[in-house]
Amino acid sequence: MGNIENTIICGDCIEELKKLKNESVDLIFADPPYFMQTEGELLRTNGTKFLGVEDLWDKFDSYDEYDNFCFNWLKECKRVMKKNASIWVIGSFQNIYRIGFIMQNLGFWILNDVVWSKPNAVPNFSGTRFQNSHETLLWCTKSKNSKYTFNYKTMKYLNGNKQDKSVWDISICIGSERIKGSDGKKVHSTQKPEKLLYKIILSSSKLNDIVLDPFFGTGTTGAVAKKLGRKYIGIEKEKKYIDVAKMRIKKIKCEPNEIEKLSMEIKPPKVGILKLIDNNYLKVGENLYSKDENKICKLLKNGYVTDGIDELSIHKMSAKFLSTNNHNGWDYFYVKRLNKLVSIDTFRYEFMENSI
Amino acid sequence: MGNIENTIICGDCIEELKKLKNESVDLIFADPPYFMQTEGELLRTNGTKFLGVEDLWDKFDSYDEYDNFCFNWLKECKRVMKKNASIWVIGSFQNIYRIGFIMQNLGFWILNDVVWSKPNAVPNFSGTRFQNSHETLLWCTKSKNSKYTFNYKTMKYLNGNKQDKSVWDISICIGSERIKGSDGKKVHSTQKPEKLLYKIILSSSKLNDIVLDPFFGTGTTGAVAKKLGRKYIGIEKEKKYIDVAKMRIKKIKCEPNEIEKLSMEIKPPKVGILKLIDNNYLKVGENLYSKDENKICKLLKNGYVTDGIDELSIHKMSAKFLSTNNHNGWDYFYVKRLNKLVSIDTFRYEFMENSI
DNA sequence: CATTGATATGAATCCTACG
DNA sequence: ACGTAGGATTCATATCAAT
Repeated sequence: MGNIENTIICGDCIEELKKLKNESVDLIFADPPYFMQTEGELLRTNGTKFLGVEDLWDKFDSYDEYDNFCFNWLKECKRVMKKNASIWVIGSFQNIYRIGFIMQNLGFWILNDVVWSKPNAVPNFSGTRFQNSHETLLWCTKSKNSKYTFNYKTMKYLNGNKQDKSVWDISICIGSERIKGSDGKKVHSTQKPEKLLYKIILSSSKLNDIVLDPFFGTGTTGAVAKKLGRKYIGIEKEKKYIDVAKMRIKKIKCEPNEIEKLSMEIKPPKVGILKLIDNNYLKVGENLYSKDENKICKLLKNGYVTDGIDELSIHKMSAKFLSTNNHNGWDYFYVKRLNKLVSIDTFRYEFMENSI
Repeated sequence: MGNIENTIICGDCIEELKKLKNESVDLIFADPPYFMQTEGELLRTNGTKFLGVEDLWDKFDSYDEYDNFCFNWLKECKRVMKKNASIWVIGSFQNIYRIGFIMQNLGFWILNDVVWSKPNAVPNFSGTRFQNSHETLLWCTKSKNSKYTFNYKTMKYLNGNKQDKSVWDISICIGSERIKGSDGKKVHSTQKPEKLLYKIILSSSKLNDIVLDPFFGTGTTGAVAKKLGRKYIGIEKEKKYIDVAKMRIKKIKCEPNEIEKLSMEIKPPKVGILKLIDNNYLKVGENLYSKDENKICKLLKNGYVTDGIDELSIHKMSAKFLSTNNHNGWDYFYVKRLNKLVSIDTFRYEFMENSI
């Protein structure tokens, strides 16, 4: 039995999760019921009724019942996650403390809790609390020592070249993005904005990765996954949502740009100093210079360098010159070619290109 | 045995909480240990050591031990809270899901989870996650149906006359506000900014209320409480923090301004229509007008009004005129005096002033 | 067509004092 | 405790009608 990629499975979340293979998905996004516990009706200040979440799927009898439900779907999620997969779960104050507690107990390791701050959240009509203007996302690995995908440079680039933060300002899903039925009413009461899924999938998955959403709804996860060249598996109980999701995803084209293909995440080639000496890119006995030529050291045949006192790796020597603990020697040292300074780092790329 | 106000108690949090009276405090702010589980040293990229939370009081053996600790101090907090008191607890992703789960299980009712978003948070030096740029506060009552203090208008006024939100942008405690020892190092590793406590105490307490902080540290809660004309009780295990806190609070002056005294929260005088008729502010049989004089109704001797069809309260009649469910009739209706329109609401204030 | 104004609506634990 | 009457309360954005 194998998972079928790019499909939507109609059925109970826990039952269908159980049918998926062990360690078969790279990323999970889960948007479970929040168990809002609202009673009666809420009126706007003009007297009209606010249409919140009144769906049956959000009703539970008690915290115990809700906890038990969450324990079970989270346990199955953990089972189907590949060793180095990660999982995102979204919730609000009504349920996120249940979720977080259970996830930690199951051994999930929280990498970040991310705040989705909504500039256009529903106000508090009666002036009795602070406006609830955010939701919370938990981003976790299977366990404490799991590796995981994080496209740091991509996220930094998209955040104006500043390290991206745990607080995200994203508008709620309204306007033409919000899917409406023939009656003009929203099809799903809690459709998530594509921008939110975009950040999630782009930051924590690779091209062609498999993204699972056990509460698929109208398929925002599938739509964004397809657009970004990732594969999706969705589980959804209600056929009316699946019909809409299928139509929606069909229209989406898979056309990731270079950034979305993670061109910024390509690591420098792993080529050692000795390899460059063997292939005549560097010569034993020649001088390595700092960019301002104020610091000089000599290349030894074992790949180390000496300043006349210490014999160190290029990294430790550059750190010594900079009076710090650690530094990347590849970025620091230059050699002279035709009387011009050339970064030793360029030779790593030249070697790789010539050896293809 | 009575609680002593404006004191700092030196001792174990749970033991000292147990000595406090039932239902004796109006507000609690708690900043418990975070259970950071840092192993080894975290180094900045330049090799200098990053001073994080490594103090002894932050070490626990397991979630179980931490959960048990939190259950016990939270249970005591609930006991000492007055019926309509509220409690704020701050934490980060390492511990807030333990706290929230336990609080819900203890019957606390979450009013808001508030995000303290830090524009100048410590960056993620290793570029392996999103920068953790926020902490989370849980604001709760003792139980679902508890009343509580929320100075809505004051917070709205201070937020540019917009309803205040659950996401607060506040800088971390640095510069002259950060208390340093004679060695120039910070005295407490997690000193909270006064602006954070200002919002907490001002939004959810009244003048002269008693504010309890069971993890008093260097006394930010006490300092802000005193400044705002509230009383404080602090519990702190470490004498070195208490010494600093005492010095600090001694220098603070109690001088709340009008806003901080909650002048904006004063409710309009409760004077009924019949009282105004009895005292000749309004006359039975006279007309009440909407501001544009397009709607008219007649005042009856039972305090109700009639538009010739229905006999309703001023509130229901104004709502009928506005085609809505509810409206405040005091703001809607005017009478004619010397051929000018006068709001009937002004008579309530006049009556109150004349009867003092 | 551009601008202005009215209306609709979004994951919501949404009143309170008095009899 | 519980029911009832009094009366206090909304932000950002999209859409559509009117000018």
